Amino acid sequence: MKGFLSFLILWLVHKRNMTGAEIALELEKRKGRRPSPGTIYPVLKHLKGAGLLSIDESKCYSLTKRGRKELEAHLNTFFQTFCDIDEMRSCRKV
Amino acid sequence: MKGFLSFLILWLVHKRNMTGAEIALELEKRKGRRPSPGTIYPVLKHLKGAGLLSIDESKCYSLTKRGRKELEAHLNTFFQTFCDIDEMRSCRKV
DNA sequence: CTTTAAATATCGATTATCCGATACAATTAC
DNA sequence: GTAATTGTATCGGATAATCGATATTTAAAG
Repeated sequence: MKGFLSFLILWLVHKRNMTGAEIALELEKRKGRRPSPGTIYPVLKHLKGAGLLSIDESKCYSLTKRGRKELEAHLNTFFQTFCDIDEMRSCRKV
Repeated sequence: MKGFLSFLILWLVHKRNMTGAEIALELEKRKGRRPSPGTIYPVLKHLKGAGLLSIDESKCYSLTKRGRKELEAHLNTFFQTFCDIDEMRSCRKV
């Protein structure tokens, strides 16, 4: 299950181009806790280094073409891994 | 995103009591690759040590009461983290 | 302009996830 | 009942995810 943080970050940036701080805020909204700078910036650096994210002058990240491809692949494995996600959801609703 | 493998294993065992080998097979079905023994058994040991799983004479794992509580908590954070899962799904269907 | 505050970045340490190799145990096949 | 296979387990090493501390850069306030 390694690579899930990267996957989620790709997804967030896909929805809207964001700065590191905005990504951290969004992760806080979702996970209940703001990731520390030591979590977020190294991942962003790695993703940029891997050619999946690009960054503009105002430090705003966006997906590259490779990033979009990678996100697509991650989405496929995600839904295959959690193939019974509806069952998981209804289980929770009890 | 640490703890996702444990979460998935709790979910699988919740659906059906299983041995380590069965869990490995199910993970292969979902993720496309069978986890190596060096992945699966340490996690199982940890989960057992944390009182989330119990194991019977025939090495079949089942959830403890604490394991069920833990699974429930994980389910909640999972669906909060992936709150836009339907959007993710439809994005993939293009 | 300087001070303050916020965002970006790096560092060292810890835990989770992962592999392949090896070892040991239990089951199945002859 | 031994031999081969399968399942269980541990080990060492790698990478990802995480923190908190610190440092640096950038932006805002005064």
